[in-house]
Amino acid sequence: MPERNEELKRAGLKVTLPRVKVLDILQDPNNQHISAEDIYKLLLEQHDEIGLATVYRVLNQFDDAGIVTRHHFEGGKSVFELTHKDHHDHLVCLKCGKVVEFEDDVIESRQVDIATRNNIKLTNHSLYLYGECVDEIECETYRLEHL
Amino acid sequence: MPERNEELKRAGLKVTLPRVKVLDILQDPNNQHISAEDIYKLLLEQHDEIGLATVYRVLNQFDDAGIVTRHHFEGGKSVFELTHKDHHDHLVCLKCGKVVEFEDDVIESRQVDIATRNNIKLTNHSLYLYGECVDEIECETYRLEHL
DNA sequence: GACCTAAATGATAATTATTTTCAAATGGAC
DNA sequence: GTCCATTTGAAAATAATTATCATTTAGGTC
Repeated sequence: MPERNEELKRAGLKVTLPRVKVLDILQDPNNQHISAEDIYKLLLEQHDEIGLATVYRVLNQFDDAGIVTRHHFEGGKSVFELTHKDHHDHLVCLKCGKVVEFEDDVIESRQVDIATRNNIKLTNHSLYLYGECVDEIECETYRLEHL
Repeated sequence: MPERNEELKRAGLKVTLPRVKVLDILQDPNNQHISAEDIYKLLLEQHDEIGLATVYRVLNQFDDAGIVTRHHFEGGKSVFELTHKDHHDHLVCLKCGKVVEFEDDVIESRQVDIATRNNIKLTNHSLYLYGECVDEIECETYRLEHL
């Protein structure tokens, strides 16, 4: 637990209950790519009465500090994930909501080439692949488990 | 002008003034990647008193019909462009707002590979590259012209 | 450990982008 | 021209997120 407190201090943020609780939820492997609203609901379920505005505020601070990364998946609200050391992009099944992370060096380097060729210095990018699970049974099972 | 009327009819949409006017604006090469709000403003400027709700409605119908494609560029509202025959992605300068279209077959095919490898059938994707013009003068000039 | 102050929080109002509602207007088949 | 389903405009509703502001709290100081 000093671990996560250190992370907050390093970012110049006081170690407060809302920040610790939100960070805990984000660190649960079950909650990767979670929305502010869903974090708020989880907090209520575990009887931590933290306001929705505070959840948004904390997530923005974490984003500014680089602790989390924000994503805009198709047709919805923003979702957040703990920032990993290695960059990656996302592949999302639109039926069950499963998110697969991947990295592809060839795509990465081509992106830089394209930007350079157009006289623009690349600062960031967003790449989301959307599709449908080929295995329908598995897809439906996942969907039901994650509602 | 029968040209664009045909396009509407083909989509099963009546040829009405708002739809024709919005389509005209989208067809102006000056207005690629334009937001609903900006279309609404242009309509007011040319004294076509069309409601903002109608603009949104018409754009959604065009999107459903495949006449336009919707994009969510970083940090803002949706923008629309006439659907081209050839697929392409976008490179955006965050300082001046310039949008460059590009296509890259290598990136495209890698995306399909990645999805297939993960047992997902790719249905669509979004790839946006963000950066800053290397030529600052040109960038600022563009920015001022497009406000 | 009490004290102090800047920072953080919660509740609520405000904002932004977009959609819905519904009565009034209109396109186009006859 | 008549008629009716479709479309439109204005305004209210919604959804996601941010700002406001009075109250509380973390954490350094004595």
